[in-house]
Amino acid sequence: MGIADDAVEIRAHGWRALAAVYSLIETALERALQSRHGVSVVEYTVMDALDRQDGWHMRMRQLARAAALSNSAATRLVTRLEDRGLLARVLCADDRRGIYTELTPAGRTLLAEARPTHDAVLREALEEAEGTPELAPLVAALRDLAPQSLT
Amino acid sequence: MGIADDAVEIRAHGWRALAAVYSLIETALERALQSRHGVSVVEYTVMDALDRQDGWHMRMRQLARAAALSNSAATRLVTRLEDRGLLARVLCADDRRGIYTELTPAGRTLLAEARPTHDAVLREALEEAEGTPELAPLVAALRDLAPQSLT
DNA sequence: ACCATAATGTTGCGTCTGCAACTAGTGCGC
DNA sequence: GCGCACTAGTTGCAGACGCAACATTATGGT
Repeated sequence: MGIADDAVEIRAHGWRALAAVYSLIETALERALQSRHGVSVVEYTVMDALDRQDGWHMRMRQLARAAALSNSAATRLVTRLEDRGLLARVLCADDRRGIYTELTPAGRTLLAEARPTHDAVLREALEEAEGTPELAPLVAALRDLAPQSLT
Repeated sequence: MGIADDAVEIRAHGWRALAAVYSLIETALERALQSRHGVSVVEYTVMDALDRQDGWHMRMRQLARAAALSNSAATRLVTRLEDRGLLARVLCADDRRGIYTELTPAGRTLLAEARPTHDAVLREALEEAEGTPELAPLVAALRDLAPQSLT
């Protein structure tokens, strides 16, 4: 096997490990958040992103990017959360195509309740992944990715 | 912010980066494989896993694990591929609950055609992810995860 | 030998997703 | 000012998913 083939194999291997870890965490979070707080992972992700925006608005498009969703999925997700009173659509004056979204007080409350669950389950899931030899190196690498703000 | 809080933040940050990279690659692969070869990423993953099994059988359950799917999704996936003649169900004699699956010649042919696309798109997607400052460290870490067989 | 328990796949059901087509609004060139 | 290309968000549609309930087969205790 030549060097080029090795590179292909390494990439494929990394991708499989990435997908495995992702799916492990995703599933664990989904079950916990859904059963204990009635929100899905994407819903939590969106609410968290909104909350982390210095309490400011977010356009639908940004929101879709933050949660890695298509436009249509973002529309429907926001509609769901709006119907449940966790989120509000705010028309913005300067660009009448644009629609801002913001958390309602109820949304902030729910997020505050769900966050400990999220953090705990994430920790457990990572520990579990680290128990699998195939995945341990990736999990370890993940831990060394310090956000810039903390360095 | 205390040390414990830092740890929580680091995990959350790592998880967001992981999800972002995963979704980027997933989407790129999905579009390419779907449009050029008519298979989804999960379908490719399953066929690839089957092919890498030394040309041998695989049980539904293993297959579900390999692709990170639920049992029901695995059943339907195998049914889809079987209907298209890419895969065959094989009852196994020693455990009459179990069902083996194996690639048909047509399946192996399609896989051989799709693999170059998969590898090329994976490479491009990784390069693109590396262009995003937020994601670059994770991609770099991914590259250092050499499979044991190659070391 | 027999029954309770566990494991393997399959099916009904409700939900979520992406794509493509569409509407509404912006702004640039002229 | 007028059109034309572009962006933002919404909706119809068909496909895939997970969960829970089910049928079938294996296994372990007595």
